[in-house]
This record gives sequence, C-alpha cells and structure tokens, in this order.
Amino acid sequence: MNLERNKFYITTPIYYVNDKPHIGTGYTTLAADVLARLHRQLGEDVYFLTGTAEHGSKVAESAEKAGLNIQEFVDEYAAKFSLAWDELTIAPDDFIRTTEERHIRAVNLFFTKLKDSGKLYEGDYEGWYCVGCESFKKESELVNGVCPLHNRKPEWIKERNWFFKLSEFASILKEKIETDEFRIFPLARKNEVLSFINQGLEDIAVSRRTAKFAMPLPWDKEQTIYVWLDELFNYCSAIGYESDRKKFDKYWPADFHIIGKDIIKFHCIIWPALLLAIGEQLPRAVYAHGFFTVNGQKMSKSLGNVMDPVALAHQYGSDAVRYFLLREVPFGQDGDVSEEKLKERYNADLANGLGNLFSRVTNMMEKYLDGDLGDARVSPKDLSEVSEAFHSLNFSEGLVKIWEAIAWANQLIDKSKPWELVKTEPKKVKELLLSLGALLYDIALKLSPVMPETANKIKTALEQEKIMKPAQPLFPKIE
RNA sequence: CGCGGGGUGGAGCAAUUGGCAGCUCGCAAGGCUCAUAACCUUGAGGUUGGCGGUUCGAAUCCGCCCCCCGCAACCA
Repeated sequence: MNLERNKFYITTPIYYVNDKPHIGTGYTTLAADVLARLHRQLGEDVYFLTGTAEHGSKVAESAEKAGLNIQEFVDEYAAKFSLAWDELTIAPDDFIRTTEERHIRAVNLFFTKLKDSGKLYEGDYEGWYCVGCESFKKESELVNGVCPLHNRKPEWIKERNWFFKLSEFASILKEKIETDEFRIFPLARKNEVLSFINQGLEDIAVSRRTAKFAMPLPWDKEQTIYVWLDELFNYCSAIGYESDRKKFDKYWPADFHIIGKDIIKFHCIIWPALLLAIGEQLPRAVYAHGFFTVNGQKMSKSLGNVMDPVALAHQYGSDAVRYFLLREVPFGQDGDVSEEKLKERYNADLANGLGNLFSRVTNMMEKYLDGDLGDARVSPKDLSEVSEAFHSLNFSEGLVKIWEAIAWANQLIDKSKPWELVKTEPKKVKELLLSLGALLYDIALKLSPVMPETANKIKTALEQEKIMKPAQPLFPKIE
C-alpha cells in the first residue's frame, strides 16, 4: 500500500480585477474544478488554486474612475470573483491575491534569486510610446505612424530597464517540450510554441519605469516589476515558496496549468524560462483551451454580447451551466455558445435525457417494488471510458459516453416492457430495476466532477431504504 | 506571402494511427404508456468548399485555389 497520497496541484490563471467574471474566465476555472474533483475522487491530495491579479496601472485607473481607493476597489473585485466561483459550485482550495503579503514576499525573493542567477541585465528599452495607451507600440501596430486607438503620433522613448535573457533558453525549452518533460496540450498548441521558439527568442524587459501600482524591484526602487511576471509567480507564492518550503516541495511542480489560448507564450515560454533561471522544476503540463464566440460573433464588451455565467447559473442552475459548457465545445478547441444552445441542451439532454430516465426508473421502483430494492447490483454497463476521457480533459467525449448509456437504458426499458412484465414475471422486473439502479448510481459517480449537485441528488435517492420517486424533477423542462 | 482556427445532410457539431460518413435539434410515419406531452422504432435528407495527386481504399495525407472567422488593437 502506498502510504503517501499522490498530490495533484492544479491552477487557473489569476484574473485581472478590472472586470467581473465572464463566461471565459468561468470556463477555465470550471475545467480546473472538474479535474480537481476528479482527482479528489481518487483520494489524491488535491490543491486547486485560483485567484486575482491586482497590480497594474489599469487597476489604479479603474479604481479612480470608480471613486474608490485602490484597496477598496481590489477587495470588491476579488470578492466578486470568489462569489462567482461559489455560485458555479467551483471549490478552489486556495484563492491567491497578488496584493497579499505572502505573494509580495515571495515575488521579492523570486526577483532576488533571478538577479543572483546572472540572467538579468540593465539595458535600454526603446520604442514608440503612446501616451494615450500608456504603453509601447510596435511599428506594426501603428497606422500611418499614428496610434490607431488614440489617433496621435507616439513619442520615441528610451527607457532604462532590467532585461531577462530569455534568448538563452530557446534550446533547452525546445528540448523539454519536444521530450514531453514539459507537456503542452492540445498538440496544435505544442506545435505552435515550438515553431515560435524556432523563430528565435528575444530578451524581455522585466521592469518598468512608468507603471503605477506595481511592486518595486527589490534592488532598484526606481523600477517596478513587470506585472505579468509578478502574476505568473502566484503559482509558487501560493504554496509557500517564501514561507513554507516544505509545503512548496510537496506540491511543486504544478501538475496542470489550465489557461486560455491567449496567454500561451507567457505560460509556455517565459514562465518555464524563469523557473529554469532560478533552478526550480517546470510545471508538468499546460493545457490551453479555446475561445467562445456567441452566435458566431466574437465576445466583446463593446458588442455587449458577453455572457455572464453567474446569471445563467441563477436561471438554469449551476450544474446545467457546467454541463453545457463542457459538453457543447470539445475542450481545447474554439466553439460557439448562446443561451439558445444552452436551452436546447438543457431540455434535450438534462430534462428529457438524464432527468426523465431517473424519473421513470425511480417511479417504477416505487410503483412495482414498493421501493424495496434489496441487494445492490453491478452496473450492466462499463463506464470506465468516461473516466479515461475526463482524465485526458476530453470532457465532451466523456459526457457523450454517459449519454450513450442513458440512451441504452431507455432502449432496454422499452424492450423489456416492465409495465407488462410486472403482471406475469415480477422477479424479472426486480432484476431489471436493480441493474438500472446500479447503472444510474454509476452514472452519478462518473458525472459528479462535472455535475456535483445532480450526482448527489441521484445518489441520495438511490441510497434510501425505500426508494421513491422524488417530488421534484431533477431538471424541470424550460419552455 | 504576418500568425492561427475552420468549411461535413435544413441548423449546430463529431469522427484515436487513412478503412462500411456518425450525433443532437428540426422534419415525416409508426409504436408504447413506467416517465418531465417524456421514451422507443423507422424514414427522408451528404458527389465531407473546389480542382488535381498519393493509395487497394481519403473527410482524414500531399499540392494549388476559393470562402468564413479569430489574433495582431480593452477583453479568457
């Protein structure tokens, strides 16, 4: 027997507190939650981390706009995120905020080590600086030499910054990715990263002179830490990088960083290079999921078509939203969602499918057997493929397998005609319902990482001494 | 030649390593009555964007072309 439980450390990006949670951030966090639940089911020592990124000029500006001081502002937004995850039945083990002491101390230690590694140097950052954007613009971003956002000519600015020798890490990174020591999913993303590395890596500036509300460099108070690096380090600071080395050694390296495809370069190139520089192990895997369009249109604030997962959860139930997002789009690919599609899935799969099957089976148990099932049975259907699919993050595939079992059960019932059989051979009806009950129980177990509340309802009903059809349907049909 | 993702029955999607083209919704006909007017069966509907190539065999591999979308510009 293994006395030491396997650990499983899984993370989401930490979210910028400029905006409330939306369907995209919800999706990432949901996927991580499902994996966390899956591994908890196996009895593993799971550490599921999410949180908020609270440094940066934009945060300072937004706070000012909202008429709040920065601390009030970030507190409010961090709470919004935390509450949203609650409403989606997402249960992280830890929630880190970059303004927390444990993070700030860890980042200071991290940068000190980085400097000691000899991989930092002072250099000049030159480029077109748009005062409106408060950021440097690449030549390619300018239209007729003018910033297209603010329609003004940027200034050529030379700024003294600290740089990280990212260029030195190209070949080692390439090797670790190619040998799968550092895994990137899906495969298309791995290839994308490799081809990016093959084009050569440039050193990056890791400090800024202009940023508001950012951490100062420990050895150069004139400069602030580039917020992206501050944010990346949350994965280490949360598990005690600075304060509790024992805990850190237990959980690091992360088993999975779940991210959106937009931040691949930060997680698959810059982040591992930084870790190599300070002598820490690389995460085992990064999984980049795709993006949603809404009714074929890109989701954006200006179009006003951003979907709010919390509002949807209030209306349809958090399990329904969780099911929909993971079933509708194969994880890793882009996909299209809409409230119409959610309703369609809800009625077809949840109300008519799982809900109705559960209803007819429990009803027959109550009616034909007086709720007295007796001995438990082995499920007549092998659902091990479901777990395999979930473990590979093929959520939609696993869910399809479950719904195949539901269709199978409906067919079996129609073929067996228990409503006739009960008059002539009640024993056979009992056998049939025993195995249907076992199948439903197994479905609940397999489904529980994705739909924890529904799974509990099913299990609870089937564990009763006298099984009765519950008064409330699992999923009342929506008109 | 900026990078990336796609084009599959009316709609939306799926097809590990090339091997009888599947699913959901919708539509048509029938069946059943235990169930949330649910469920089951059958049917109609496709030259898998186009052309060419490799192969015994291509939605899948190769070449060229056409079209759509995303990123590159707040946004997962």
